[in-house]
Amino acid sequence: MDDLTEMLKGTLEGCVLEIIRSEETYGYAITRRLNDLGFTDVVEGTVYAILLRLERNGLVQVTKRPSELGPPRKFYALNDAGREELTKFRTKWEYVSSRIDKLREGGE
Amino acid sequence: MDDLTEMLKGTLEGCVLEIIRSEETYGYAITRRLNDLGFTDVVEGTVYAILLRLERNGLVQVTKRPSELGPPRKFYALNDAGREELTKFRTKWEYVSSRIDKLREGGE
DNA sequence: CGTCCTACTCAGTGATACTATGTAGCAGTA
DNA sequence: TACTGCTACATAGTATCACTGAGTAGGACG
Repeated sequence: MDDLTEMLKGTLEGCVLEIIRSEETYGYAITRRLNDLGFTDVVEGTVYAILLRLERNGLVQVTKRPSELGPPRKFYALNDAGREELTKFRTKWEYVSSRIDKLREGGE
Repeated sequence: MDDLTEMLKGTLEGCVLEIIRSEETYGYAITRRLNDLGFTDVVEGTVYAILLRLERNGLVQVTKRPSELGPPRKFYALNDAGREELTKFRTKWEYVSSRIDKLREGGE
């Protein structure tokens, strides 16, 4: 797939919120999950930047736990503000995608 | 609706391509069309910037025609490169949106 | 020791949409 | 004439976001 960078702006953070919602997890695993999902070009630096932003904005609860495979992991879980932010993201996504689909149908 | 700015990055240009495909038209009318569609915060300056970029990238054919209501209008039509770009946009959109939908279903 | 995978951080860059402002044509009206 | 409002296009500067590239570090395994 071509470069998706621009199209992911504003949505990649939402994807990370979705992943954290489905399971308390950490940056490295989130990156792997996104790659497996098809966002193959997303690298760790990008994900960690998003996670730091989520933390700075008070949307997640962070817990540091040791790992058997390397350095300690920072596990992320959504708090109330995070769940609210995810709801907002979903609403926006529905809004935008329904309109894009409508545009595409129009004037066939 | 909240601020859609970030989510429109990478997609607004595609929307403009869709509109031009459906009908040869001009900047002011494209802005109105986007507003009517639900992208109420999109303003002329944004659309004109996109149109200039499309022109610079050789994706459109431009024809200046007088208007009965004001200054002359610059009408835009897709050329072959523009149609190809639109196809690319649609492919990317399908790719991204299918994966976002999958994420949302996962771990309900 | 060296290599590899895991795991996190950060400074700098590039692309895109937005803000704010300016220019200008034409119509209606007072 | 003067004013207002809608049409129509353009552009310099800003903010945000994802990406690049580099660095730090722990543990396993040869």
